[in-house]
Amino acid sequence: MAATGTPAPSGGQARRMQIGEAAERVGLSIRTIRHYHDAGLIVPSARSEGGFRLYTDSDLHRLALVKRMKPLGFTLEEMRELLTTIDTLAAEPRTDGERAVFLDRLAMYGEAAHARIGSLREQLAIAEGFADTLHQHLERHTQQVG
Amino acid sequence: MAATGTPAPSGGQARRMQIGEAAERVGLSIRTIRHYHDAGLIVPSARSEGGFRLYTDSDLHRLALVKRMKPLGFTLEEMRELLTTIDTLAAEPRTDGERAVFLDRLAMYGEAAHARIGSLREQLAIAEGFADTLHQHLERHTQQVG
DNA sequence: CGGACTGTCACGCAGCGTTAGCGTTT
DNA sequence: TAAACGCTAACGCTGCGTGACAGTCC
Repeated sequence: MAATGTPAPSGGQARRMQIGEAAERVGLSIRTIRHYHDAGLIVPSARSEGGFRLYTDSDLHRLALVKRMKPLGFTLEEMRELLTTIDTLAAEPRTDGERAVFLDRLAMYGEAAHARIGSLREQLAIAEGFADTLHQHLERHTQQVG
Repeated sequence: MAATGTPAPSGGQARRMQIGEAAERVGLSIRTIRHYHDAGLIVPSARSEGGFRLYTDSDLHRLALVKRMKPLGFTLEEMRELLTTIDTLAAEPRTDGERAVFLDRLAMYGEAAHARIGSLREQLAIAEGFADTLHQHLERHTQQVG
């Protein structure tokens, strides 16, 4: 199967925009979006005759989703899997067995997310502590001068 | 000048340990510590005759300091500068002018730290929001099955 | 037609992980 | 002496940034 195909176009004819507009809209660099393509994370719905990547709103949603995932520190590979997992679940029911598998995956990502949040909190605490230390240094040395 | 020389040994004869023990104590990998050396960030106080890096408690403190700095997202280069800045201030007073320069640097790092903390908070918020989204997906699909 | 936009290499960078092959310490 | 431990290359990996050079769009 092709890495991460966009699900069914929602309704009317999808607007197709080039990478530049897509980039501006989601707030990612063109280079980043191309990289996501190369990595098989988000494959544009189509190409122009000349070879330009064409993105739909659906693609934009995925890009936005990935942008939101980034702070969780997942690798592109992991995000790719999560995306396909979500898509698969959102699409057809398939076998009950398959559903179970994908639900499991989703749950695993949920746990991973919580773990990430935990370490983000730790990092924040450490960072704050360190900032304090810095300020103490500053005050100490400032006193002697002023 | 040698990148980041360890300041004066505090009191008695410093215990000198090899990289393995140092690594275990501060909770950094051997490879990381070697990398910090190569980068001129933390140069071991001495070498054995055979060429083994020998670290003192003072070195350990620096390693621990760097470990605490990491969550702030500074580059090794920046941390190196910050270390030397702190050392310089802690050591001799030098010229008033020099003091001012280094105090300025310290202040700049303080601001940078605050900025980092801000973005860490943002990331945390985004991460939490995303975790929520994941859980909603989970519940939605779980209902249909259970 | 021209200028903005996009395409594909392909190298660079941080921060280590990971062999590989070979000395050092104890 | 041998088991641990360490050393120096040197390549690998992730996630893009940054050209360079050429084709596409409007």
